[in-house]
Amino acid sequence: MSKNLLSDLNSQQLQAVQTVNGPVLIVAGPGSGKTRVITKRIAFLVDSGNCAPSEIAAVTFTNKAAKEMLGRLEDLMGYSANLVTISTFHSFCSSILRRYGGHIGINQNFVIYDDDDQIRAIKKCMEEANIDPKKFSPRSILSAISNSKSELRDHESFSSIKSNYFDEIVGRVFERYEEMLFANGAVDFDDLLLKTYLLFNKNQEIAQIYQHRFKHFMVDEFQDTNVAQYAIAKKLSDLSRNLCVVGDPDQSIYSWRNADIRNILSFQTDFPEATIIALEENYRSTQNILTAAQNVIAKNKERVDKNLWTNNKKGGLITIKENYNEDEEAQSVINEIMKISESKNYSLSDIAVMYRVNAQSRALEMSCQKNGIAYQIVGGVKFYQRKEIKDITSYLRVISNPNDDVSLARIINVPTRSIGKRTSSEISKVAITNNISMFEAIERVCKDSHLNDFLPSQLSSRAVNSLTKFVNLISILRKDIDQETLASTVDKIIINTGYKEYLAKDENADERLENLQEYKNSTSEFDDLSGLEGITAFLENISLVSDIDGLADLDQSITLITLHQAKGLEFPIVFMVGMEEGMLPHIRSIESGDPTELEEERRLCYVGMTRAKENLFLHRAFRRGFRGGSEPTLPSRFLSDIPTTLTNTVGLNQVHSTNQDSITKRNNKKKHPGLQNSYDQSKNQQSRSSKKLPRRKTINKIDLTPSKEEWTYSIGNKVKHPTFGDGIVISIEGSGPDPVLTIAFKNKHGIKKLLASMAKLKKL
DNA sequence: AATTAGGCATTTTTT
DNA sequence: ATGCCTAATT
Repeated sequence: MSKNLLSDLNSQQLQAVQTVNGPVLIVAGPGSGKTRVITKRIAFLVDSGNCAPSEIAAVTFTNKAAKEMLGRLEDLMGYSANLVTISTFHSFCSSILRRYGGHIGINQNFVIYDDDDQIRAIKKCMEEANIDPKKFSPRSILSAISNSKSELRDHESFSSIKSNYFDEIVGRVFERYEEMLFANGAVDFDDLLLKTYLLFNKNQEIAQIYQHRFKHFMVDEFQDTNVAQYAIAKKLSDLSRNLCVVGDPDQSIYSWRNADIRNILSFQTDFPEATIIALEENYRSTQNILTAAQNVIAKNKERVDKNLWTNNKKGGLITIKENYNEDEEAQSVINEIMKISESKNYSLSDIAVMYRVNAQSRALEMSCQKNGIAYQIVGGVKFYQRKEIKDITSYLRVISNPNDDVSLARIINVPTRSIGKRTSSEISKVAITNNISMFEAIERVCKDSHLNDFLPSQLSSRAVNSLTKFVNLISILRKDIDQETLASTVDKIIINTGYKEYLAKDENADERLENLQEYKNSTSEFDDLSGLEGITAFLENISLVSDIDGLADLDQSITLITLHQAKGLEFPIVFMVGMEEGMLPHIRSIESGDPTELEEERRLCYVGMTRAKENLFLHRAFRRGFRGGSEPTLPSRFLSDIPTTLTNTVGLNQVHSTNQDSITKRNNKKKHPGLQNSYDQSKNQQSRSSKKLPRRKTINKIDLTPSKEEWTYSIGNKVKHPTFGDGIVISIEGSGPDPVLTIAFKNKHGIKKLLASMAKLKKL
């Protein structure tokens, strides 16, 4: 056995690597060398003759994590690393269903519906079941269905539980939805897990194939698995009992996606003989950063305390930076980054800016562009979710399976070919009454139109004409797919459908065409597969690929990323922006009134902070853009949980602080009656910070705008509002600096009451 | 059928 | 502010 395999491990890591018999739970704090332990454990299993590489399976959360794991395993054991099954839970299950799904009636060439497809399908089901989408949002119904599936309950067991009216409705849609998926040869994300589980339970012999094949099963990010995933993992290790799970309850941030933190507890009950190992030495962060993060997470009630420590140096102070609004926040981040970059100690790829919601990236992107800083953005509008990409993908799906109604409905009139809503709903009706797919319905209508067998009187001959053309189009596209590469099939689609001309009308035509080019390029790795096979493989690939997987290690660009996506990554320098109440913790978790949701926000904050190796910057803004307008904010409660000895607060000049005080008071009364406590803390912190600060005159954009005191209004003033246009002040309520103005606007906007400080009014 | 205007909800995070 | 959907208009 190679000596260096075990030489650089601490005693806990060593134990984790060498405990290879029986169930193991590894609680791995951030930066504790988790990946190293997993890969070395695999290498050790092989090295010590415990099993062959092909008898080991390790599942991760993202493809990126899987790829990285494979890479590091290759470093340890060379080519044989490729014999280890390393993949995400979803693609692992997908390949099982591809092979054995037939046993439970799953089409071998099933497509995987993404979120968008699911919503479309749900809407269609609701339509058919006569359920008003205004009364019940398709989103919430889908989420109920997804919930149910994640807990291993199919529509039958869902319906069998007597419940409230909403569940009644969900049950009806659920049943129809399942039929639709089946008829379309499709499964959704949750099905990949649920059906795999059902397959194993119905067909023990298939379960046994995998139970025998995998002597060792490892699950990474165990805190983020759902009930279905855990059940599958348990099933697979029924025989071997060699289930090793690695996770950190403090980094559980996906409960909204049905991840169930109780899996960790279940594991301990299900496997009472399990060895439990805690990895507590942090190799990643400076002492200051680790201590700060520890102080934040320590406030959670529902947790077991850990004893994290590090031998790293103390490091610099954590910078808390206050800014006026999100634009200045972004600019101050970029300024700092330019300073860092000039120092030459770091490259741009060492730097990440993290935020709670994707929308926050916009201000950052703009600042990057303005200052010529290259950036890499993860997420946002996801590549495979862009309209042009989804359109062409839907064509591919229809080519490979014309019975996929959801995909067909998407492209039947894109580009427009005179098949309107009316015509498609007639087709839909024909399809339902005859229990056939929409495509079959179209074919029959066209073929038999002269016989009048299937032609509903409502369908004009013109409509039939258009439909005939559509059927011909599809058959042209389907022809010869076995002889051509995927890229040429895509080309054929773009040309024959007139998609290019259709795009030309779009204002982002160039960008969209580029996207299609990129899409085409991405097909090349499937070139050696023929026709249908290639399409199926390609479609599966794009369904299971996430944006973070494409995150490259580009040397010349910073990374913009959400806190969720940042899990598992690390950067020498981390900026967290939007450290405000309502942003982090997110308003939804505050308003839900559910303390566990706030605890999850805290964990999210913890995850973000512990991504940083050397320097951590926490930015907040006094005002935050919200639905067009801009609203005052309170500092995040998490900021006040960091000991001030670890931080250096950089505030704004006095003008802004005063501004903020009055804003804060009003805001506190108005919007956050339940937050007295954190408000007090934040106020203390703020007065502390403003005392420390020298009064400095900075000339910036904000100082140029008149202060509120100068904005006195009287009746008859003419004003201009950015959206309502010109108007006249007709009454003023309340005295003092911030009255409520009643303004009569021109045109149809009429009379509005506006708070002087909030409305972006210009005096004329 | 296609285009346009106006009304409405929306925004967490993603395999 | 933006985007999606519906209703009204061409």
